[in-house]
Amino acid sequence: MIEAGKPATRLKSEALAVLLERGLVHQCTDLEALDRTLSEGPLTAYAGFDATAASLHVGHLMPLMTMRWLQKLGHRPIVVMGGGTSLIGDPSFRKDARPMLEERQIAANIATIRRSVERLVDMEGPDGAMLVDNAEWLNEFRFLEFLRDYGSRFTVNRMMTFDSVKSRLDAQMPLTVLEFCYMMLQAVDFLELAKRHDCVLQVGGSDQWGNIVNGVELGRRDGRKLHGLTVPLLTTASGAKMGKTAAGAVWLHPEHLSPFGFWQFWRNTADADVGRFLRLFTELPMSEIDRLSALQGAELNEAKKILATQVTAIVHGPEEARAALQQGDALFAGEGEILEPSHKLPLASLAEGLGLLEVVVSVGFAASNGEARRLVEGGGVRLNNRIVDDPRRRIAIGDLQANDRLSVSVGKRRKALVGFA
RNA sequence: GGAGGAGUGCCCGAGUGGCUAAAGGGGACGGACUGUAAAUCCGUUGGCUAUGCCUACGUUGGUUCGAAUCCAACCUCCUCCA
Repeated sequence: MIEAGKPATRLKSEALAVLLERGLVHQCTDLEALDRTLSEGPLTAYAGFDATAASLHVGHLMPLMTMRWLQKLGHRPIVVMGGGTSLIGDPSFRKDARPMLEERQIAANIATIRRSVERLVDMEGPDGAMLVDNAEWLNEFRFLEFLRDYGSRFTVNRMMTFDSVKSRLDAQMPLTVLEFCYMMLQAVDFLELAKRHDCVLQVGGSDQWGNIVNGVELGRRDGRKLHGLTVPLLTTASGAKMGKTAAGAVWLHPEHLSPFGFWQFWRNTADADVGRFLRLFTELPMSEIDRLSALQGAELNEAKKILATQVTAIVHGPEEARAALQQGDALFAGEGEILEPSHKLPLASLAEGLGLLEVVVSVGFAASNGEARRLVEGGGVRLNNRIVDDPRRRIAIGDLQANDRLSVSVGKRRKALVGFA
């Protein structure tokens, strides 16, 4: 195991040097061997993603950035969608086993996720990244066949030594057969990819270590040298798992979180995280990153804007990033306004006596009228930049600005422009 | 299979018949202060067509004027014994 950010010494491969320098490496099954393999020529690497949610979120960005770097340095990424494994459902939540997903839902998720993945890795051309679904092979197995071909290659003795298993048993917590077998499936994925596409490296989150190691060991029993690499867990400087905001997770897909909302998330990075995030989530040269993270006090805000704009450009494209930057400047530097309506409501609703609370809910700043009411009563809601503290307030034609627009904000950071038509 | 224990709001956790939409803490959000940061202080933290109504303390029934609290059955988990 190696420490993230630790200066790499005597590395032969550029790829590994970059990943280490960026802080994208947490653990590696055999660093020297991987370094050698990477330096010998292009290799194929994969990262797997669950298809249980409709969009990826910032937590998925680290493995994706790793794939992006690998591709940039001449290697070929494969992105594996867990279409097969998602059918079983994530077994680590044992309290209220959530309903297993319908195949149709999973297919829809995969389609959405694919759009985000395409932003990060280039899927075009014969050398482009591939996207495969593990249902392709997992769905084909029959139980006896699976036991014979793979069950014989795993020993319970070995599986018992994995932390994920051991900690559960030590704590006297139940571990279902399903969970126990889950790691076999991921190992099988790795071996299948090795056979089909000559894939020799798996990248995943640090919680995937055990699963990845299993795949590497299965490969060895099949006469293959496979490698595993984990990225660190994304946490804030205060130690909290990160990726949640008032609106929920920080999604990568624009339909789940607007590019401006995404930009805002990064703009609000804590001082202590700026340098680390620049390394992890942008492709700026290290010298530039060093300069930016050395800024002090309020000057660091410039670094945060650069961070936000760079990450947004990677995930949503340069156009969207530029627009978000302008938007942010307009909004927070002076009395700026949002330039384009972010939400639309029918003009006719005004005649019906549209309530302030309804507006706050409909732009997504509150989950219920009650929550909106509390925000209003607490002085957190502004209409056209004026605090409004009457929850019974109704919106009238006279409240609209030019072009029938109404600006609504909650707190300092959440602003929306509602267009009436 | 037997004996004992547990299941509370986003999370942890108090509560053993009415004063309980449920103490306390965490988290989250809003306000003040700031730099759209951190720290600190204050406030809020089930829903609604709102001085009332509805939903909620594992599930389903029951006792009672009244139940998170008592009873029964069931479900799940834990501990010990076989």
